[in-house]
Amino acid sequence: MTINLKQLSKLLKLSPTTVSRALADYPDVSAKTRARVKQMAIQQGYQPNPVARRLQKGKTETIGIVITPEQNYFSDTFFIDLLSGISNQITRAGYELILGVASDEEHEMQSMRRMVEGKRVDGMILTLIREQDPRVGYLLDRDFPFVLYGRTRETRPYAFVDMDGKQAFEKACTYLAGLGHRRIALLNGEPGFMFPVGCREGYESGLFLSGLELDPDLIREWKHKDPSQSSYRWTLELFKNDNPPTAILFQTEAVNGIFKALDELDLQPGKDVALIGYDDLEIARIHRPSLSVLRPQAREAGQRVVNILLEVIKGEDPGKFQEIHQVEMVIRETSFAPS
Amino acid sequence: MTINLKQLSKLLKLSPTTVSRALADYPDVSAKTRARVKQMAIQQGYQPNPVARRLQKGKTETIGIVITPEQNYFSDTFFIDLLSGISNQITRAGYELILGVASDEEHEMQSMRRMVEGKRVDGMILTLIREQDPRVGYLLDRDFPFVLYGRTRETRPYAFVDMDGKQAFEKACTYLAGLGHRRIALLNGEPGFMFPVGCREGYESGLFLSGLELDPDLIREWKHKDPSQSSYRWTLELFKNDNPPTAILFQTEAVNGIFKALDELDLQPGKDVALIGYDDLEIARIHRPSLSVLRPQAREAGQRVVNILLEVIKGEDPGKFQEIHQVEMVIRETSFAPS
DNA sequence: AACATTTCCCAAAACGTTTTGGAAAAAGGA
DNA sequence: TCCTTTTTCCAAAACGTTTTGGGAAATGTT
Repeated sequence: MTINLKQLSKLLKLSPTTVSRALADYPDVSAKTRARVKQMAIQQGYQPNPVARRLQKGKTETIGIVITPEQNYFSDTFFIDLLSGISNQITRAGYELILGVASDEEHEMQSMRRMVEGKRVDGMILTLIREQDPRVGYLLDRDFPFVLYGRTRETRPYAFVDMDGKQAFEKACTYLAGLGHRRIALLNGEPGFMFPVGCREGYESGLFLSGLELDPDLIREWKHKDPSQSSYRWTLELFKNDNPPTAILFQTEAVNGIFKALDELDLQPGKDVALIGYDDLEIARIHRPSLSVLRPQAREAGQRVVNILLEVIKGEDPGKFQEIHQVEMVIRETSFAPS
Repeated sequence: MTINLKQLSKLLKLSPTTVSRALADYPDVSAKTRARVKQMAIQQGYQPNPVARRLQKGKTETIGIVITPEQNYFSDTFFIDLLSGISNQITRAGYELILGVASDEEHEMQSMRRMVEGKRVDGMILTLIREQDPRVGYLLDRDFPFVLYGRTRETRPYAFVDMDGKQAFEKACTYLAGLGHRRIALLNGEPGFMFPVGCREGYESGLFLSGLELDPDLIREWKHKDPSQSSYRWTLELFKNDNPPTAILFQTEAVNGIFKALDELDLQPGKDVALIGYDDLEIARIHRPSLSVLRPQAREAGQRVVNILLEVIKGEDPGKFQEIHQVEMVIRETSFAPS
């Protein structure tokens, strides 16, 4: 069943060296024997033992990622899309993806250290990046290859693939302003994480470009722990305001709470209040009225993350790989021009 | 930074053999040197290279799992809970979890074969089991260790951890009947998968125990591809019926569509229609009225799956490990007694 | 024909562990 | 004291690859 190199070479009456080199397309083996070796390898179903190769090559051919369930990151297609792109590209490179699931920030670090210090991976992928992220400092300090999906506050150069949240929210904001909205609210992600910083910048910039005043009353954050609950309460509060908004920008994860609150307030999305969410989750397409969204290309980003990481592992300068991907806007039913 | 066994043994003026055996608590090394070795190992931050150990031991110390995004399995906390239990227990055993993400059924098999035939894992965990599941036959044929989360139609013995969907739906059904409901509908999962089979059995058994007639008009399936859409349409149809139900059993994944439809029909959940969902997703707790649910203990199940798989890898008879876990019912606001 | 070059192959070493099969030293028994 | 047993250690082999450093045979050059 599982033939190894020595057995295969015996079958071919060749040395293991030659067989190995034939399979790896070294030029110092004749075309004829190379063909003979490859054919026999296929016929016998030979696959080099990855563990042995890793030991010899001094590489694990493995990259690691740690996810945390409490930040309900898995809420929908977004993260699985990212993961799908990652896995896809890793497999193509003949690498392996090992997964850690950590219950909190401390275990997250612990899980990563196990991978890094235990020589279990050649590189790490980091997601859900915080403004001050100890993981990044840790990896930079020991010069260990990694790529961020996102960014953090760190002066040393490092590789990342980030979605242009700033541009996205600016675009959404100016779009709504262009339709005639004057009071646009922002329900932002949890502070401490890096992504909401860009969202806010984009929001403020969008207001400015449209000649609108910034009203701090229209900005609030929801919590990862319960996106729906916190956004629900906040939306209710928002409309107790003397001068309520006519549009809301937010992350789609929080949409259930917003819909619920609007329903109770007898306000119709897309008619009384315009909505644009970030992330094209299932609910956005399903809901009636359907939700206009900003749509990051998570799968493509995942693929880029891996390709970059492989370069960094090869020894390329991480500072060369800093990508900011554009985010497209999908106009559906919840963005309308106020009368 | 990364010291290896030879260097460590040189530091201790001992042979690598002795150091290795000391660290592994073999009895043929004196207590004194064992202590000395361990202390030095800690001081030097020595960790045995897992790749080298795997080669020597002839084990990968790795187990594999393949997930598919199209079946929106990641919809919420459920799968991440399962994964959390799995990862947790795997780490504790010093093993690794490698993850494959496959876009469809064919890639799913392909990804598994790569792991198995490429000698990349010692065992597999299978989820989302179909009634006829080629993966099970494949693994049984080559006597490769695996554990199912779920069950399939297969006569040969194999190890599984399954949730007692039958008992759960029977319990929910008799509970609703006990409250006085006479027309109870079932919105079941997609046919072809094994889980809905048990749900239906439990449903029918629950009706029977309560002395209620089975009405085929009250049973329908939703699709994995778009749980909300299919359940939405079906709920609308259901109430076009002459004799509509007063209660619905379903999988919580499909709840958005049901809520949406009931809303349009001006029917209040928990007042006009009783609802009990399977899986305690976030939406169930958040929604007002909150959703009564059947709650599987996914995390515990994940831990069991791993512990069993480790036994099977050790050579234990898989047939010994067939566990069916009870599912608890959480009564919230959507289950009420009809007037 | 003699030498230089290219082509093709291989033996041996190496990767870092664990296991095997002793051997020397210490302890115990007569 | 001498022999047996136990304790404590270790050299060498093994896991299955890839890489190193040639070497023999074939080809090319003069």
